[in-house]
Amino acid sequence: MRREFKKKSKVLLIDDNYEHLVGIRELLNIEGTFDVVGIATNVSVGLNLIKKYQPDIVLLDMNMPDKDGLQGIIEISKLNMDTKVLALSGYDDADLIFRAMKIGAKGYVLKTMASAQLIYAIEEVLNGKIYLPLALSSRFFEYFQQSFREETAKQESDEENLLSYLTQREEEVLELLTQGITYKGVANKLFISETTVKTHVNNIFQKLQVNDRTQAVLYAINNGFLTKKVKIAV
Amino acid sequence: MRREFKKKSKVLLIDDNYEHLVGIRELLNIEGTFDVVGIATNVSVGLNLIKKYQPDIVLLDMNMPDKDGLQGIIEISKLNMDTKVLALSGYDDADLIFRAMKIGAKGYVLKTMASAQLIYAIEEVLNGKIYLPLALSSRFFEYFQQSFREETAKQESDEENLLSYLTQREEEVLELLTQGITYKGVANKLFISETTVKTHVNNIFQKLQVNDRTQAVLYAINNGFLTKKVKIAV
DNA sequence: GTTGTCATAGACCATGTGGTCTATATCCGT
DNA sequence: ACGGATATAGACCACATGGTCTATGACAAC
Repeated sequence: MRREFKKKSKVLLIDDNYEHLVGIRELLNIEGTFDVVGIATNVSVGLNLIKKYQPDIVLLDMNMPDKDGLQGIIEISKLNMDTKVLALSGYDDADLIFRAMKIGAKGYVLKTMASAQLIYAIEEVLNGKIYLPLALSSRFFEYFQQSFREETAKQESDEENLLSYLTQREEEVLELLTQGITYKGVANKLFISETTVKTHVNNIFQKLQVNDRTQAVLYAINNGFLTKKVKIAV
Repeated sequence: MRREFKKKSKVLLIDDNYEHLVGIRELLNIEGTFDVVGIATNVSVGLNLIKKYQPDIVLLDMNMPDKDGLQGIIEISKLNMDTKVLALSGYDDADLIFRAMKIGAKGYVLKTMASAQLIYAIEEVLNGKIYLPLALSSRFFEYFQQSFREETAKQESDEENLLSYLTQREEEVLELLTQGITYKGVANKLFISETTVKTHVNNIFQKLQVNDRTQAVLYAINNGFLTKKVKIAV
């Protein structure tokens, strides 16, 4: 007969508010399935403790004075220790949530949330899932969609988008321009003369209302040409 | 005394599966707070019905043969009628969820989910919220973070990134190059001679291992220079 | 104090780039 | 059959761009 001891998960807490830190530790200790291996009131100390104790998960406060939580997430992930980060915050700031999730937080919970929900979040994250409470994911998505709104609008509205005026051939030429290829290079790739390429390029400039290839390339990239990439400010 | 009649919300259903269509209609009718103003088995017909009945919300199946659901969302949003779209799908395809949310779906629910959850989702969306069930938001976030992983890794690792070899002044020059400015323009902006700009630019080319400004600009953009923008494939 | 890096700048030259104009062949729609 | 859009291409020109070499003053490092 094989008896399985469920190994307690190692948790590390980072929060500049010491009372809160102790409060969570108590909560997790009472819960019984967690082992709080360390607490820290700033990121630097926290990083050292992480290296030392290799916790399964770190609860990281986002709003700290010295080094901000986002930077903390990045530095923890740089350790390459598959330590998961659950972000903690007092506010449901959409921008902060977005950025935290973007750089790899496995979840984000508010300090005001019920302790049961915190426990649940930790367990979900430990199970390899990503956990964002409904209220926060809703905020996240508003922000997320907002980020795309202008871009999408610009790209979807065929009016306005000067790229739509380009002919098939002109698009091919522009695509090669966006790879930083010279007239001669384009001519060779398309099996046409260099002069023809120049003619196409000039027409492209006219249509995109730009003066040189760099501007044309920038316009193309910023307006959804090519691999259809869209930007999000970090 | 003022009596308020809660106005029923107008709902429109689009799904190529007729049985499913009727099933949902029945469900919503029984619920009583919804008024199913129309059903359609394809997007084209659906669009006309939307124009005609101006529903508050459209339940749109993502997996349809003729015109796919994503396109449907785009076309509905192009109508500019603040009709909200709740995406419906049989599968929890992360890519599909991601793209649907990106282009503005207010929610995404699986056909296999309990009818109570569907009702709840509709109500949330009608209340102006964005609703993504936990299971799906989890999938979404995996995909979302995955999209950023390579980019982030590339940008965070200061080794490898040739941009880090640039001096302060060279970065300034490069930044201006990425705006499509000529040598002369850069010289004026930085109050230095055109020759100096050329020297800087040449040094930049050396460091970035490229041959011309277009390539330099492309390198800069693709490696997190500038406004720190990050790409997501659509 | 010598070495190194950086920002500055001039000279010279080859070539790439952009502007303009003209011209032909093809294809499409009517 | 004709006009319009498109792809092709030549000629000519002005100038922007890129390559290379040299040089100087400032400043930091050691």
